[in-house]
Amino acid sequence: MARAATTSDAFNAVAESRRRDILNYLVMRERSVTEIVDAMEMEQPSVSKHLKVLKGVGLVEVRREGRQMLYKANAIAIRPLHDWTSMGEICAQHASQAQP
Amino acid sequence: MARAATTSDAFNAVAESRRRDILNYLVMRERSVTEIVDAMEMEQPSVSKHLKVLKGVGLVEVRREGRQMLYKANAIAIRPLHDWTSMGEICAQHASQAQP
DNA sequence: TTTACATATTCTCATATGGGAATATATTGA
DNA sequence: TCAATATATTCCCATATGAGAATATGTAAA
Repeated sequence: MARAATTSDAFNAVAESRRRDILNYLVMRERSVTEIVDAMEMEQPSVSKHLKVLKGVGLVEVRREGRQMLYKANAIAIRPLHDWTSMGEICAQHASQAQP
Repeated sequence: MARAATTSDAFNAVAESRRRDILNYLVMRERSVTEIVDAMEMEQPSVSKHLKVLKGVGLVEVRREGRQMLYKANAIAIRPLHDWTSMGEICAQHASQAQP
């Protein structure tokens, strides 16, 4: 069974530039896999696998509509990363506790 | 020769929880490698390699003092990551408009 | 010098992951 | 039921990386 997604998993997910591209593409509105494949220049299996990673850490959500799977970005899941990277701005204050 | 560090490199660097631990530890003040090794529970070679990665993307700075190398976090380098993850806040506003 | 200390690098091993081709699954329509 | 479409999964290959042991390099002290 899949263990719960950690902050490391989320950082790993966005560490891939292709996945950041996909996320950016999904911020405005939901898109089918085919739309994503056409927008990015990748094969469909690669896109599906990236989407699986993003979904695994909750960075995207998906619903089925007929034969299509419609993906969209899930903003809330980016919060922990945004918060952690705030460390730099408040560097004199307490550093947040490390998370596995 | 090393190519310029990219945003992906920076995300990759902080994707490792050990490196986030180290960064947190270096936010307060500079530390020697030995101090880091004692604080984290890792072997010295591993710490040195993590420091090399962090240094490669500019997330830490280092100066020599006698036999010791003193590392400290470089807050500025976290900015690109913080900025990128701000995408989430924009999307979150959309989400909260959609469902108050 | 010689010795001890502090850190970096090299080596090997195991594992993780991306890409793409081929294939499987699911849904719709004829 | 069969064919077409949309997506997911599996397989293989190449590459990247972390851990730790052993070793190398650099610096200070005796």
